[in-house]
Amino acid sequence: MTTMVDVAKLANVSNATVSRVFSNPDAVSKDTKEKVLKAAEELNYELNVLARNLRRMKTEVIMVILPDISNSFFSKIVRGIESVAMKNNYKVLLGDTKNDLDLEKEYLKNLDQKYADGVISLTARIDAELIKEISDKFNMVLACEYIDEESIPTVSINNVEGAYKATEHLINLGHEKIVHISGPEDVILSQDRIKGYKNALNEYNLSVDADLIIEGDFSYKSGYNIMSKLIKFNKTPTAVFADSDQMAIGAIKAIKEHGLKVPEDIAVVGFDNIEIASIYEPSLTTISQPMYKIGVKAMQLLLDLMGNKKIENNKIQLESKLIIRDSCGYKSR
Amino acid sequence: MTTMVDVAKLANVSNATVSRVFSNPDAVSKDTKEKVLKAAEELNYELNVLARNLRRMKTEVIMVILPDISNSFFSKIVRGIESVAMKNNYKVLLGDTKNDLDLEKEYLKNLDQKYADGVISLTARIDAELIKEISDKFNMVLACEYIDEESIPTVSINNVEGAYKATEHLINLGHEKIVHISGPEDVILSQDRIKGYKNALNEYNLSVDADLIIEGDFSYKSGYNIMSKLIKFNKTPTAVFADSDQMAIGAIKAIKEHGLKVPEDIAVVGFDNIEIASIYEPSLTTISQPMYKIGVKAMQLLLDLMGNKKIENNKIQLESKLIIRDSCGYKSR
DNA sequence: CTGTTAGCGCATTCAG
DNA sequence: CTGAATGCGCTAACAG
Repeated sequence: MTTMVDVAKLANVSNATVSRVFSNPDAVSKDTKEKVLKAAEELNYELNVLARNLRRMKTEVIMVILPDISNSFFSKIVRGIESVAMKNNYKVLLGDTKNDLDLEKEYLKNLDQKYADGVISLTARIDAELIKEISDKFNMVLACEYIDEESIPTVSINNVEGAYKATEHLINLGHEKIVHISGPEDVILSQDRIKGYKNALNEYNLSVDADLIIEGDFSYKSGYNIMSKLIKFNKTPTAVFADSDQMAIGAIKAIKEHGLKVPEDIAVVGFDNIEIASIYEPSLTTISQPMYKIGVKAMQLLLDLMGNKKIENNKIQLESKLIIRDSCGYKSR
Repeated sequence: MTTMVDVAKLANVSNATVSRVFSNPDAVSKDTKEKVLKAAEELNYELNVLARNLRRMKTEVIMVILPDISNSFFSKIVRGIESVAMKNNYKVLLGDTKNDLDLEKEYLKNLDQKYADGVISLTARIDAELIKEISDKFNMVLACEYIDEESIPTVSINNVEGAYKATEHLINLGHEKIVHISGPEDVILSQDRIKGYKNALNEYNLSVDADLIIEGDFSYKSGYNIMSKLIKFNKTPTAVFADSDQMAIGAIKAIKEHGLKVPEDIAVVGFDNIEIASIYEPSLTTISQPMYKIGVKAMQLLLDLMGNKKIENNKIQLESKLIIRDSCGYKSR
């Protein structure tokens, strides 16, 4: 293995100079720089990141913790994160929790070992205390999911508003019995969406029926199961608002299997606008989240945090949008 | 920051002993171990991975290079990799090339900097020379995609066989004019599948028409475009075999838009068996690849490689399977 | 602009 | 089983 010392010898300069050429080239004269670069080239020298990391006490690595990398909602966000990270010379370490709270905790706790300079978590289901504690001593930003804590930088959409828009859309289409298949209740985002759903009903003078709010887990399967049960027990609504496109599609599948039609018999709205939403048939009316942009913003926030920049606004809310497709039908005039 | 020295002082032992407690605990007596652990606990000591890495000249990190993390085919593989990596105390660094060859090259070349102990590449589109060169001096395994090179450990399915099965299925259903929407030609896997496709036709005494083999890029959109053109120019086949589920679904979308039906007018077979294949309507007949398992095997191979174990078989082929669903119809009897 | 020097925190010889 | 000593390869004062 060739080191800086070797290069320094060959180039007839000190190792400090070689170091400068690679970490602060502007501080070296053009001539010496060339000399050094030539020597490095000749020796096939490559900077040893390990040594640099120890010396600088940083890794140029950030970690992303998420519930499931094979879920396209999250992987799209990761893409946004990665693209910004790369431009800023950061590498991205993956922490897939497989929806396991213990794993989530483990990933977060191990951060002390300094294998990453910062973390972006797309899940925040372990106790808020612990999350707060970690964010106090470590550069951390939350994205998508969040907790009720002033101090932690967070990127998300306004979920109350998003759910409001979805519900309102169904109301405007003439629906009064609207089932809301929600996300897990221990996630604040689900609570916010329930709020938005209720707000819309209230606004339009429709009664809120607690039985119509049913807890799912975002998965295709839970949407399917919940809808199947509703139909089986003769509680078929005229409309469904699901907290994820996957649950919405699961619900549609169940509806179809029972010989009913979407949107003619039951209208369905999803959430997220993942790729399949536009491809599925019927194409899915949904609330779109700017996944890629969430990733980008989260990484930028983390970059600021790690650079000790002042963060003027640590709660970034991005726009969600109602995307109207075929799964709800259209207003008759 | 508390270091080993601090712990050593508090525990009244040498720092070497503290080090042993964390890296080779069996070499320390039970009593001292307890003493050290207690002191560490008291000081909230956390091992500094940076320093360990430099000293050991390894990172306990592996890198995964892939064309697109938001493509569920790849992210499923990553999940397999990650789960094995984690069990073995390796962390996973992500290298998303965005299908950009320059990025692929850059990721691969930078590996010299020692920020990872090994690499699994799910893409191998840059020149084979360079890949070979890198694999010579670095622990590397290829998965899914591969190159024609004896020495590089590779995990994949038998693509010739997979394509054969898909084509044979269509032939058995009575089709004679079968379009093959292939992957990019510079990828060996595409060439292998073309081989399989041709083999099947030959086997059943059907003529091979080069015009029926059309190059796509695995994307939904390319399937859509290719199929649209075929129909528009009156070259509508009775069956399509696409090299990815995404292209298959794109093709189906195009078929439907032209007022034709799947499978009644045109039968379609995909490849991969990604999640949407079973959810889409019509559900997709396809060749399934064991994505998760590919990841697992690839990581195990890399582990062997990094541990300098002898690798008896460096070309692992996993089983692909024909999954029959609705997109081809069923044999009439 | 360049060189000298010190040491980041740990793992590993080698003695004992 | 434990301790003393060394240095991994690099960066960052500091001085010139």
